[in-house]
Amino acid sequence: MLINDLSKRTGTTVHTIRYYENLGLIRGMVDQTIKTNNYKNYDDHTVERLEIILEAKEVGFTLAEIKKLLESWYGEHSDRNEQKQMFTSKIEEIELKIQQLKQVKTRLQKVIQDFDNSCDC
Amino acid sequence: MLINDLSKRTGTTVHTIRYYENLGLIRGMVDQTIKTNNYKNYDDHTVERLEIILEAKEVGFTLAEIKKLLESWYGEHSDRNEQKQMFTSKIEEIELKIQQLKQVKTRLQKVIQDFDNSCDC
DNA sequence: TACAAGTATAGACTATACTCTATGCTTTAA
DNA sequence: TTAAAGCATAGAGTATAGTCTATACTTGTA
Repeated sequence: MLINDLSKRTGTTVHTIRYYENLGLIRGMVDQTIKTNNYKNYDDHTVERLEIILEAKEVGFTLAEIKKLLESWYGEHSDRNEQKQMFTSKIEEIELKIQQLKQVKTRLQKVIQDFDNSCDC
Repeated sequence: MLINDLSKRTGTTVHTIRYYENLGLIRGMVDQTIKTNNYKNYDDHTVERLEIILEAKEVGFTLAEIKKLLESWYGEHSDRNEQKQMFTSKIEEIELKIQQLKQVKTRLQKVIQDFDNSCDC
């Protein structure tokens, strides 16, 4: 598919997709048999990759972090133990973040309770 | 206490504190009895406020959102129901974020498992 | 009392993550 | 075939959240 389709399938603007591609987070392939243009083609694999990027971004990872994760994920090159270490430490980060969120949630719930208790209605 | 103490007590730089003060997230008080300077004084209340800011920021709230939360929290002015609504919707946001984090965590754990299973050691 | 350290304001600079504009070429549909 | 829509690259602009520098005044200590 071309960039416009990828954009529609993932709900990401063409601009943002190109931005990610420039950063090396995704990569489209130019069909070498076509000489008239250098349009990039994206496959379902790229759709999945982009979805992972959006998901990871949503929970607070930076694009730099996501790039490293994706490289470990799909790359064959790097050291297995190094990769495993990376994912393990990311999981720890996530667990910490979940704890923090629960803490903030409790705090906010308490505020609402206080509202109700001091309600002069 | 003066800004340097506040900085030390919260682990936030003087620059950042001033930045937050300019945004209206915290407010120091100038002692009107002292005519020689206009140094701002901060109390324990401000320390708590700053700690809340750091906590909320940590879990992904923007400074604009935090400002609104703090205004609802401490402010007497606004409508009770409006305030309650705001906190309730923030709690919902947090719950969603926790779910997303758990999802990403599961995904990462699966990657590590796959590493172990395909281990050629 | 001199001078280092602290305070205030204003504004410049940086990093991240977009977002938009300009330009030019290609494809597609009327 | 021509005009609109799509593609590519490059670079400018925006928003958020700092971070740093310059300047000037004040305070505290040797």
